[in-house]
Amino acid sequence: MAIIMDTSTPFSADMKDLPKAYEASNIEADIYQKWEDSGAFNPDELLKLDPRYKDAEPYCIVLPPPNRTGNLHMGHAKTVAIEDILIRFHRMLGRKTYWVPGTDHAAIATQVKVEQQLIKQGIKDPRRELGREKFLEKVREFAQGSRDNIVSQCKAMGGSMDWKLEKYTLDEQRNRAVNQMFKMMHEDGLIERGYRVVNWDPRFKTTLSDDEVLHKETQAELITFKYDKDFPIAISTTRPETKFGDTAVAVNPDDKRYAQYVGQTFTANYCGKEITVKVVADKEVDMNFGTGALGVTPAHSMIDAEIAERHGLPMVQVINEEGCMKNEAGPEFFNLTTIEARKKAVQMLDDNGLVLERKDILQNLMVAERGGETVEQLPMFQWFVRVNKKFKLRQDTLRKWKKGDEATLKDLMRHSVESGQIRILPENQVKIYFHWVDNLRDWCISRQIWFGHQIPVWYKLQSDMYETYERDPDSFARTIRSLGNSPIVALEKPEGERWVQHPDTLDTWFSSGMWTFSTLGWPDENEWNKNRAYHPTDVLETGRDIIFFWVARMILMTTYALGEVPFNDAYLHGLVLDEKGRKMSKSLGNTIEPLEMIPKYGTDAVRLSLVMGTSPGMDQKLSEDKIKDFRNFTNKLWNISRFILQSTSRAVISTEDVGRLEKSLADKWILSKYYDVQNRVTQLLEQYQFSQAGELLRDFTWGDFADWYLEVAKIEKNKDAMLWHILPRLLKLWHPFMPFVTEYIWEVGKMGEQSLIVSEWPSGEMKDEGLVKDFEQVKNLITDLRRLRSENGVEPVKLVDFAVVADEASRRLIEENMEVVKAMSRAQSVTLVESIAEGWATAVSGTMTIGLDLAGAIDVAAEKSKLQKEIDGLKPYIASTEAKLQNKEFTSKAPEKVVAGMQAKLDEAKAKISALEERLTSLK
RNA sequence: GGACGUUUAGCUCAGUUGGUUAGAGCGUUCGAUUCACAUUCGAAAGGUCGCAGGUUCGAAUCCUGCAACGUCCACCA
Repeated sequence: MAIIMDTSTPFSADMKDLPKAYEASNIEADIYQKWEDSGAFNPDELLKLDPRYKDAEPYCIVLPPPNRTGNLHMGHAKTVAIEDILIRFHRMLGRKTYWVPGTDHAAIATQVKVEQQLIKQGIKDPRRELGREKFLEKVREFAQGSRDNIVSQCKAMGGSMDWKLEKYTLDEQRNRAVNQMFKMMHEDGLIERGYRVVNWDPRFKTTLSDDEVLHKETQAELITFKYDKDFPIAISTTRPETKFGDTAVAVNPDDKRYAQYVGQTFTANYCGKEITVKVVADKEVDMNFGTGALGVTPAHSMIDAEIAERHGLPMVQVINEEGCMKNEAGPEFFNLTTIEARKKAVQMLDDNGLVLERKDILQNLMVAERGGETVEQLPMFQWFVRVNKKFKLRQDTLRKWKKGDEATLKDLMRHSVESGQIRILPENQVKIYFHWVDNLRDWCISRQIWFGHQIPVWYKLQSDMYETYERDPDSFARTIRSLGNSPIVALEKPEGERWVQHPDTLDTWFSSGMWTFSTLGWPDENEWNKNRAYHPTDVLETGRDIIFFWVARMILMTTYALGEVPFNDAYLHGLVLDEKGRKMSKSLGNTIEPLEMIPKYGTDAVRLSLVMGTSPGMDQKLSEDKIKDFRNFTNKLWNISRFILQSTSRAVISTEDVGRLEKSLADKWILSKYYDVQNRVTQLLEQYQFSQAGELLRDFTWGDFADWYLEVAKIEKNKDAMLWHILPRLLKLWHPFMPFVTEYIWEVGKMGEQSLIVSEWPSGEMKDEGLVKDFEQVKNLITDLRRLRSENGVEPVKLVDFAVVADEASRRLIEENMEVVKAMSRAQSVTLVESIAEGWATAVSGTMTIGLDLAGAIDVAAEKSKLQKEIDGLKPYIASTEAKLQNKEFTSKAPEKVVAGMQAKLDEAKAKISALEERLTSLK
């Protein structure tokens, strides 16, 4: 038998010194450094560490690039924890793992943050005062600082990604990818410049996509009025200041009240300004709301713009980019803010007796996701990705379309998931995804902020205009926005005079949408070819709150550019909330900071607290207490290992050899349990059931292994081979969850030539259910003996005498395990008898009756009532089970296994009740 | 307005395709400290599985309705 026993204990000197409590903060940085230096994080250097990675199948995850807006919060920590589990698990399974790290410039979020900081520092209008280049310098400086924080925090979390391969959504290579994508989409007619109503943030002077606008419920006044006294129809609005831009009144085609006016055009004097209004019939109008007539303002409402398009109505813009009234609202209103104009208009209408009704309603106000300012809808020239336009595919796509076939971007997004080429987990997110895709409108991708990829479009300027540009780039930016379609445009930077790049930048999601393949080198041929095998990536793991922003747009970009999906699985985890279930936020002051928790409780504890006690896709509540509980477990694992390292000699023993070893019942039991847990954990990890896998492991480690087997080992002795068979394997199973403590123990115990991180995931089987049952019976007996002591107030340390009445099989079992039973129940003697002597306390344990010698100090009345209570508790169960078993419908329809199991339980209960009754009568 | 989710022990949550008397951790109560670990060990108490119907031999689990809470989406001007 090939057991290598090391009796010289070469490291016993170190072992004696192992501290009683595991001190995470002393070792984590060193361990991480060792991993990093070893090359284990790098997919190519893995081959040098172990030949088994040579022709290994790739396994790739891209890290959702954290925004360079500051520090990582618990949500990021959760992302790193889960992805690191996946990566470490697959690395140990022998996959060539590539975890692509990087950060996101997060255009608007970062710029807003820096702008606010500068304002706090006393710079009133930072953009204007600093100018584009100086301002951008400040943003870049901040972004760099954030990046450094992010990297060190990912490392602190134990993330095993290779930072030498770090990418950035705003670096040069990503810029080439962005430009290439823009050019392709432009050529295919999918990107176009158009004059449309967009979401406009008047404070930061930029457009926003639909997803960057939130709806906040607000109190508003709905007023019902007529434009002037001659106008025949009354309408309702909460925004009278926009009504200068009305070009129609829309009514439902079935509305008889207004049928006579449909088709007519009226001129009205609205608050001193002449407006021309046509009455149109449109089925979108709700007859039952307000007066049933809707004032149509095409320039300041996307919905009205759609109505206007259907009826060929003109667009009159009355609010400008500052959020103030334009000349078109008349001289009296010119330059008023919208709020001032609203008040004034209501006043004027009131003065002229035109208001029919005023009432307060709740309304959804559009506000910016970042900054929280009111968002206006304004018409302007912007760039759009057209999601509903058919285009000719550049390659075979999604195993459905051939090169040259026609499809829309929406078709691609839908088919990716519908065909099962992307599996979205948990499944309930699929519906949400489809709903979003089906309702998606053209995506406005141009932003007027400065931090981001500049739109890759160049204009040839006339000399006078070029002078303006040189003198004042900002004013040029405004000019270019108001220009119609500019005459000379290039999609790559031309050589030559007076070519100027478009001053606008791209929506940040345009670049992050390409993250899975731009990070792998696309469109640079060499690098992309080298990394081709990693795409589609295996799994995209991220918070469920960014499915629209990011997940969906990655699907759009990738299927378009490559004809394949960006990832096979999308696993969306829930949000990390505070202990009351509220979102963690700085303003509420309820955040739990990873960087405070890690030094206090250790990274492993933080990781466990983010993974355990959760289920896929569900939000979780986190508290410091929870982290503390897992710190305790970390320490438990440490002490289990410390005990084994200090009290045994190292042994290396294979699964085959341990099978041939001479073993006690407890040995066979723990092996059978271990292998079962090992294989179930493997399966659960493959199914993304991290919590269940972890809990199974914890129950085994703390319960079966520590509380039972190690205690048995102290009694039965000579367990070196057994313990050294199980412990290293157990550390391996734990490694993805708690990499630091496991690697440290592995190292201290010299458990392998290589680090745990690149060790092989354990496999093999060993099952013996019969033996497991036998040991469970012994366990139950011990527990029952302990309970008998405890119930009778006998101190745990006091040695006592027990007696057991048992059948033949149980007697043999007890005799064979007598040492264990005695030691673990703190017994001086355990005697097998025909009946329990008078004056002893008794209880029934399964089919056995057990007795405890109280030296006559037994309270007979209490004993009797205890027995009676137990009998009474059992009776209804027996009655109902008997009834079930007599029911032919049940016995004929239920599976045999269920019926047999029930019968066995019933027999057991009957045996127990007769034992109890016997004891009761003997007490009389 | 639409969609999704949650409701199981005091708290946080498990509960696989319906199947034997519903589980865990924390907390609580009682007891224990030289012998790996008090960041520990032993023992116990605690639940008519949100409510009302239905399907079934059998429901925490499937169906219908209702309620409470939460999240997302949406143009009631």
